[in-house]
Amino acid sequence: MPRRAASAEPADRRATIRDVAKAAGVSIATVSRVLGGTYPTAAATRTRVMRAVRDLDYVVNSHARALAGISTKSVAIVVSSVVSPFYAHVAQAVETQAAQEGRLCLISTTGGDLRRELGALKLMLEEHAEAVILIGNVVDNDEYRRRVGEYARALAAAGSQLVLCGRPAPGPDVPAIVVDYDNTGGARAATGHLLSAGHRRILYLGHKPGYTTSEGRIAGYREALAAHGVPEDPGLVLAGGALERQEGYRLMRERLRAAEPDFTAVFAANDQLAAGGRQALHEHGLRIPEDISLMGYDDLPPATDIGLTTTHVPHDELGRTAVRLALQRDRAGGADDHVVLGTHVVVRQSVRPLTG
Amino acid sequence: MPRRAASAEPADRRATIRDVAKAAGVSIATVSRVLGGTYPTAAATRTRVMRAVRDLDYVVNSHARALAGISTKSVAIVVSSVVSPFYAHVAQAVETQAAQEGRLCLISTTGGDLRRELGALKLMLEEHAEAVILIGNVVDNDEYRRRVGEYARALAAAGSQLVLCGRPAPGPDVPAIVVDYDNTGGARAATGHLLSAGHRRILYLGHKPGYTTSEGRIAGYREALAAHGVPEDPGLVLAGGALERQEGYRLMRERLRAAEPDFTAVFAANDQLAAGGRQALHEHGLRIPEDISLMGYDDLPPATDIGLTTTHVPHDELGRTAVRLALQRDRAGGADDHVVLGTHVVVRQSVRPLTG
DNA sequence: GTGAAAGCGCTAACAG
DNA sequence: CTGTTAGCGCTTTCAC
Repeated sequence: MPRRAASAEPADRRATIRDVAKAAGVSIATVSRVLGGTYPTAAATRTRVMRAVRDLDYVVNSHARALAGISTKSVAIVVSSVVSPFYAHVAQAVETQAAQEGRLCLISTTGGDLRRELGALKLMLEEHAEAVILIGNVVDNDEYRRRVGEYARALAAAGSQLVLCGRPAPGPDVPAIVVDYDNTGGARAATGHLLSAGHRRILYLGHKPGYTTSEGRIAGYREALAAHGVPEDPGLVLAGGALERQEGYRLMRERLRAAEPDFTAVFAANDQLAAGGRQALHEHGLRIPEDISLMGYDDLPPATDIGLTTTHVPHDELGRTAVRLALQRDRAGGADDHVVLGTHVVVRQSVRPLTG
Repeated sequence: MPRRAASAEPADRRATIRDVAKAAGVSIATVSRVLGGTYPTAAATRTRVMRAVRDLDYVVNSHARALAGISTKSVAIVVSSVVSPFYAHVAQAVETQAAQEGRLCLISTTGGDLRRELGALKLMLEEHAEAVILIGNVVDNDEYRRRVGEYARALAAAGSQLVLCGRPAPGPDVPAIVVDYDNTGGARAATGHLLSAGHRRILYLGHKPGYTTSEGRIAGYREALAAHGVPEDPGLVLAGGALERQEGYRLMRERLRAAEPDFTAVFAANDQLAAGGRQALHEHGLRIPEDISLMGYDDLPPATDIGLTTTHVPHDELGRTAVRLALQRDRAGGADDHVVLGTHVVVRQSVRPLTG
């Protein structure tokens, strides 16, 4: 008798527990018990059942199992894109931690579209995801808070947990966990690093107004300037629409076209922008760090490649912590509902002291 | 009457269709029909039901729905890591295409561990994933073919479809779809590009023996040399253990330590290796492309940053095609079970003609 | 040890 | 147009 599996054609119907029971000459309850392994069964029966399982290529139906109360736990992650190194790193950490805790990882990307975000949330809710982790940069306004409040409550009502990762907390009464990192502190330290090297005219490359990470980072920049008694020159802030390499290149090129540099250092809102800005500087004949010092933010792949001094963001810890906190249900009422992880400057070769 | 959602505490139990029916004063069938929208219902009833749905924060249970026959379709993707740009790009494309076709995307990373791969497969099988897409570089041997054959048959028996993306076909009788790209052709073209520029001593950086993409790429390198009548010097092949930046750096540094370069160009097995090799060359005082020409493979983020001439791999198309073929069930028996996508050289600034 | 039977939440005939 | 009812595949009492 050939195994069904030996046929290359798709089976018309998946084998069910009943098929196994029939093939093994036992009841379905016995099959369930053998498979569950949580109940004493006679060795002979067990053997017969396992043989039937193999013969029929039987695999439990997780939906049926879920309905009966034993669900495959899963953690969902909603992100605008996995191509972005930032999200990829956090997503990887989430997946790894979830797997370690025996959970499946559902993923959905939104491309930054709010409708798709909502759709993803709804889907994850239907799928009974134990936790839904929302990652990334957003505009923090009333609309956002209202929307996230809705998500959080809907999830809570369904026994699930919303986690905001690198996003602002929507308000005190919203049942969400927040795992964030210190954008402002990191930017303050980064800017401080440049200031300590003697730089006073520091171009801020790639501010994206309204977005929380951007606002947090530029706030740190401003704080550092203020702390060093350096007046802020609004002309030194280059606002852009995207936090990407291309944008950094474009902004810097336009700036250099308009006038010779009136700055000695550049602080880019992230490493990708720094990489783009760097290229424009090079094309303009400016060397880094000899002519211009450059700092990035994130400490992601492009940084090592271009020897970029930058600020390390704990992507891995961000993802792992998000999962850990979400699954640790016995949290004593909000004790650690809001975690902020630290960042630190990573010195490479793109900054040098200003001499003269 | 406050909405249940207004409470920050998790509900003891999710609202079911029965709760909604009771609240709306109708039968569960009516609720189902209103929600399904596939059946005529009185406007007044619809309003009452929808109100109850909102009041109770009701969300259908996709497991129950799946059991009853209407399943949320999903596509699973199994990959060793999403941090690797190659996988991230393909994964992104898979997710996007899946979402476009109304499917949820399950993701599992294995870290290259075969046990985790098997576990992931089993899980996806239990979850009734419509298709399981396996991505990436592997060793092609009997063990691999046996294993993948098992996967494919188990999935087929469950009415699911195995797709191998950038992996070799395991054999003729295995019910799997293969979506691959032309490693050898791309490497032949890349090497040809260097040869046409007059280079004869071309270092191959980062060969990982046994792995299919590596073997495919080095085969193209050899073919191109042969076609140009250049004898292959085994001493010009640097074998490594990882296809990563660090490894490229390490290999190149050791090579340069041992002896001054006896090559005029470098062909790296991928862009990351190229980026690492480039750094080692720079540290040794060698300029690119003035002193040494450099080619990569993949055309992924590091390539633009470092102006790398490389070979473009259609990651996006790879992922989209994988999903499309998997879902297109009416394939006429293997007509397009094996697709090979093309690659092409992308010229940037890291190669220059050899003069003198 | 094992079997029979009652659900889990939902959809889809089948009656009204 | 709406209600009743029979499963979907599984786990888990409750009997034997």
